[in-house]
Amino acid sequence: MPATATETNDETNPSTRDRILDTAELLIIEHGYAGTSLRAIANQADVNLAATHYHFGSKQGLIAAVIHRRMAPISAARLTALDSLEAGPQPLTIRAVVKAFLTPLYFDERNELLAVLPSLIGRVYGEPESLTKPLLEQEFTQVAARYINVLSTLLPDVPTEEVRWRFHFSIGAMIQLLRFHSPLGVASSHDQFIQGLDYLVNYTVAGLLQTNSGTAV
Amino acid sequence: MPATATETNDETNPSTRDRILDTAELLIIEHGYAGTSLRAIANQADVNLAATHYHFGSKQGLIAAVIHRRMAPISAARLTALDSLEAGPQPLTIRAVVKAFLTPLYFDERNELLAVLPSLIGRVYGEPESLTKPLLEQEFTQVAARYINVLSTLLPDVPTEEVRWRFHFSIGAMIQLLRFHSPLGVASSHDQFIQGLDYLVNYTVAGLLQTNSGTAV
DNA sequence: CAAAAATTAAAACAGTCGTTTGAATGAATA
DNA sequence: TATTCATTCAAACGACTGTTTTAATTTTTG
Repeated sequence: MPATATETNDETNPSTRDRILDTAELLIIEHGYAGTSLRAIANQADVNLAATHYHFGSKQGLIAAVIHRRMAPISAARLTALDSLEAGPQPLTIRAVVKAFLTPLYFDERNELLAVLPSLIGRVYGEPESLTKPLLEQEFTQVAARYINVLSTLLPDVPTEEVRWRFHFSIGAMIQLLRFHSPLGVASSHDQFIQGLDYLVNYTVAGLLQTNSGTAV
Repeated sequence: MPATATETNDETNPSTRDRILDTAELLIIEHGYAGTSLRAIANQADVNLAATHYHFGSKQGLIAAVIHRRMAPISAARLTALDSLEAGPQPLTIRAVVKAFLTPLYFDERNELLAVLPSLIGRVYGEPESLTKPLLEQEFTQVAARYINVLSTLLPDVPTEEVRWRFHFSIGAMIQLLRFHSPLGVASSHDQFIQGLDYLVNYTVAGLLQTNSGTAV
């Protein structure tokens, strides 16, 4: 048996287990969960097939580890970002909250742009709920509740339930950028993506706030 | 060989071919494309396994037919809705354009709420691009281009590329409602869903327009 | 009614799937 | 050094995959 797989992550050993996780991640991004076989993972990771079961117990266990490895830091960063915002001197703004929620998806703690993570989250979000729900909901529900609470205080005139919906749609817009790095007909370059990130913030802020300038829309 | 399968759709024969399409649709919604086997479809449709290949040639051909059957009327309705809006007496509004784009997803020509269609579109959108792209892009690109053009005339001060992004995000918000009929923590009832549809229109209109009331957001 | 075409049926094809087994290694401990 | 433990390996398990083939059946046509 592996030594409490999820916890013991020896710095000195970037081998089998991590190699499986890395290539599983890439293949799942490209072909989805059901479309990715353990043999394909083992081959591309230069690892024996049985190693996947040895380290993760089952295919379900493997994808659970793949997701958890990426989601855990994101959830933590999202909460601490909100903490420091609330502790800070400036008054809270919706824009700041949106950025606090969004930034951990795209940048690591050294503010460097993340490569595969966004694609993974986008892909996993698209998987059938029966697979995804037990893996995502547990971690995500708490974070979402916290953000909805904060947004509600910033939108005192909007019923909480409607805030929940607006947040729901904002997640949809974010997922859209995670999955397709640029809209149809726009070349997908690095700079385009960064600009899209900016547009995404503006879009979700407007959607969350919804204070149109009186024109009959 | 089947008699030009896609075209010849005898009104009098709601049998094999349609039964395959119907149950394939339901199973794909629940388990995704790769997660649905032709045998599972054949069994649940009370149809011989070989019938799937006889009528659709291959599994790819089957999902192509499943998607096309639903998307074709949507694309057509979206275009004619825009036509009659432009021919109408009233000036175009973003809200009207959004509704023209959104309504065919949820209501048929008799204004009755569609059941499985939204879930199918949401699910297919989540599939790996390698499968989805050739099936969706062909039909959708033209419709999207038309809508982006109209939106651009309604937003003369916004660069077309940014309009494209805003439309991109709007699609994401729509997909979110297609996939999850209610946000986390909100009970998913019929009435909730209808209300969510209203909120979705408001949200996307605000995101497309982005004329916030001067407050430093 | 007879001939032709379209459709359905049963069975097998060659692979691939996730999972398990048991022996061969490697590293750590005593 | 000897021994225990963790890890890797090759091989096979039964079940399931999309697809093809061949024959039986139904439906349409002349």
